[in-house]
Amino acid sequence: MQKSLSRAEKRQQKLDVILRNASKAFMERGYYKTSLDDIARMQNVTKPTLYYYIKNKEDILVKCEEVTCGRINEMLDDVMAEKVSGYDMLYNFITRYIPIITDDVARCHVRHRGQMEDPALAEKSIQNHKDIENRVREIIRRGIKDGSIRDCNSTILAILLFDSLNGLTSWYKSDGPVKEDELTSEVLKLVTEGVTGS
Amino acid sequence: MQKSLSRAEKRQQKLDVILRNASKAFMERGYYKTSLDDIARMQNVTKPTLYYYIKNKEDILVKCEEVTCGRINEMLDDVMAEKVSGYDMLYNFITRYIPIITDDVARCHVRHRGQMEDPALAEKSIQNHKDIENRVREIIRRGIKDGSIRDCNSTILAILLFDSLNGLTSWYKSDGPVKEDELTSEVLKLVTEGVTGS
DNA sequence: TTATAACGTTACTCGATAGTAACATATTTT
DNA sequence: AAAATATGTTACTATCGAGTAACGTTATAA
Repeated sequence: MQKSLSRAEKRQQKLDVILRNASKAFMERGYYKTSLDDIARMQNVTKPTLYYYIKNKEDILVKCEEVTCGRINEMLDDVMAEKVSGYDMLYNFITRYIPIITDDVARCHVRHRGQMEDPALAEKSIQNHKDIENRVREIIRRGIKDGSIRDCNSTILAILLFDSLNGLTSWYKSDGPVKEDELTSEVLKLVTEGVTGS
Repeated sequence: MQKSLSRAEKRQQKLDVILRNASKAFMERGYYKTSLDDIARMQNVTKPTLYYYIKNKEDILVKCEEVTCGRINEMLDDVMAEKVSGYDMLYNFITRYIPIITDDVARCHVRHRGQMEDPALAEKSIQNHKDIENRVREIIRRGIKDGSIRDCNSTILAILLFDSLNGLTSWYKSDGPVKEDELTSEVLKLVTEGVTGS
């Protein structure tokens, strides 16, 4: 039991707990139906304590977004650095995107993306997502160029892909009947081959 | 200028206008950021007047759902009555689902489905959607049986399909750069053939 | 023409909750 | 040990908005 975590580390850990608990509550009851008192109670603290870690209620959404987009972009850096076909890149992206997006904080971010009341924050949030979408479009374009992906409208494909993947967040439960492996492989098969029968 | 609309007709028309205006506002600003005063103002009436047409704020969501699910189910009755392959049925469903779902009232329903505060209403809303999803799964199963659709997990496919289609509601604008025809054909090609290149 | 129901208004109540002020305690650092 | 800072509390303010009461006014029907 080492207690020798620095203050900054403990602080960070507590913030993480707040984000996780808040995300969970927002996903179950919705942002507006969840009060800061509710969230505080989940940590066994009182509401003003939260303000030591967050600027205001909206800031929780902003921080969930920072964490999630950070993870996705790191993953994309990694995936796009490999010297493989566009199709393989897309395949790797999907495979690695699913476990990232089925986390509570990520689900919370997806559900509330671009919905901040402060217009500047909302704008930034939308831009964050567009940036990620653009990177995926770049993958698709490479695939079309090298012939590994069918010639299609990369914008529409990217959007449809994100819609299905992000849609997972509203129904997929890691403890539910569908296993993550099966889910990933069904998604990949659908994206790859479509539905057409033999 | 015939003024001879029955009371019931005029009443229905006014309700429709309320639903359209409310849906639009809910989609732009969100449900909780839109007050009943805001909605009333859009009709040039005052808040209490709304209560002549709706039971309460939530009832707007319920009524949007009734209208939309009604339309979808009628369409499904129609599509499923035809004597064609499962694949063709799915194709027809998608083609006809897109124009239905890109209407403001339908978009409002999709975005708020299952989010009523009254648990009984929320439950019913979720059930309504499950019923529709089950009918589409039935189409998919028929397609798998007759060989026109690849053998796959019909549940996951139905969900992924609805995710992409319903996802349209959050970005597709009928006056935007993407034409409905192009959208429909890209969606169909993706669902049919997947992304794989030649 | 009068009675009744439909439709609308103004002016209020009442609860919820985000955010804050002021104060208490623990923990580091000097 | 004393000073400074981090972390927490209780008790409050202030606002917003859903829903309602009470009261006109218009249109239909007897």
